[in-house]
Amino acid sequence: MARRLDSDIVPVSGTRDAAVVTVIFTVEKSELKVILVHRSEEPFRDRWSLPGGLLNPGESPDDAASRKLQEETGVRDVYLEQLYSFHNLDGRGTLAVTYFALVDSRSARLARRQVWQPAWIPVAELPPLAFDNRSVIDYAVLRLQAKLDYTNVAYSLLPERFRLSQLQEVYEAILGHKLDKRNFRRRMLSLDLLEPTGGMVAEGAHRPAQLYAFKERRPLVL
Amino acid sequence: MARRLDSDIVPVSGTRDAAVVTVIFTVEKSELKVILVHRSEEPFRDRWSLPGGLLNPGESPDDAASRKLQEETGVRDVYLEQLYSFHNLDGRGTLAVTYFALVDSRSARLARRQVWQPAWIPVAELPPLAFDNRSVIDYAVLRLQAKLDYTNVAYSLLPERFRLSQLQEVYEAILGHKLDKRNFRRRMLSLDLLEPTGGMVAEGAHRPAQLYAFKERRPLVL
DNA sequence: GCAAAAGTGTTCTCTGTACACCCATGT
DNA sequence: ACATGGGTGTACAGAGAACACTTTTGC
Repeated sequence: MARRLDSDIVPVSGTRDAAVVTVIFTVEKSELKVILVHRSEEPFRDRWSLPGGLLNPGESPDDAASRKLQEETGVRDVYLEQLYSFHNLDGRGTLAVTYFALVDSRSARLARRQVWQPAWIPVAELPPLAFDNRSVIDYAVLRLQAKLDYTNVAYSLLPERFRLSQLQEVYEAILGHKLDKRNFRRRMLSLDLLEPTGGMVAEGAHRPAQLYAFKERRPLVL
Repeated sequence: MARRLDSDIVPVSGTRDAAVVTVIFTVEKSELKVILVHRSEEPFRDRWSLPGGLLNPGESPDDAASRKLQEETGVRDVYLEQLYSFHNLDGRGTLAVTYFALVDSRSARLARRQVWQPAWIPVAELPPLAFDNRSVIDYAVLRLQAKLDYTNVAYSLLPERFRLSQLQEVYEAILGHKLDKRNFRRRMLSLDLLEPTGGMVAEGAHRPAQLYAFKERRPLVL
């Protein structure tokens, strides 16, 4: 392969380190949170950063992001979308393809490790981050907010069946402000993404709620 | 660097070929066109494909796209936006970062070469393309159409000063359908992106037209 | 009977769309 | 005078936003 004939020192034309970085969101206790990992090595030792890593040989970025997501949370088959590719996000000339994912915190189980321990951190209270990870998160939040209005992405943040008030909490957490209940319900139902399941749930000293489900629990191209 | 200790044969973890692919648009004679290059080598010899190439050592994808754009058209400082990153677009496991650019065909000068000659091809009449370039173009067109509604991207397709009817032609070519003149003008002017220059131009047997300019001839974040 | 969440309608404003005629000029 | 593109206004429909009370249940 001609492209690999160069030495170790001189970078090979067109060839470079490639990595994925994942912004993994959930909504828990009415807060939008992301997974950050506690860095156990330099650079930025003891700071927090987004989970990520180099691609395996022959692995596609999509597959690497999916693998990373599963390593950190144990979940698969959730909403996962490519965000943007950054050059030199790590100060070492790496080409980083970023992704964002949406997971239901009830089904996620954070990895338990001695090092590089992941944790759910509220987006509203981010600590100082390694590299330029802050702007990656900001960008991911903007994309998520935009998608929320026209797609069914929220399916990936909720159990299969849920109350409309739960859905509204998810929306409020992501958008960062309260929504009017009547307008929210009318709009959601008019989008034709949901269907009533017939099931009701009474969980407390109040009127029981109708349970709804997304008609499709997979990404929709709208 | 531990990541470069592996042999020539076994792919190095995280390291791979990286390339850019550019979708360069213009509007000419009321048609939306893209630059395609006539392939002079295998694979897909004698087919058409999007301009692109491997990154130079240390070069960022943005810089490479900008360079490629200048190589093909001679223009700089036009609208250039990252689209999406594809794995294996070329069947050789390369990581390809795609971009789309908008150029004014009046200021572009297509490269003249013996091989890999570029040409403007109407998007409505694409020939069979190499690799999966067709879907890249389709995706770029969708992005362009979406951006058109809310941003000033069209500045990059027109001379500094232009008639509103020219702007409307550009919009119609990109959207693929006719627009109502009165509604188009009202909407454009209400977006507050344009300003009248005071200049008029008479070019033919009819009433002279007011000339407008974009307030900003650079990407706006809206 | 009271606390707590579920559920429901109407009004107003704004935006997008449909639609047709007169104006200024060159020949 | 006529051909050519420049320029203008109004009416309707649909979407989003504001806004408050009744219902069902557990305790």
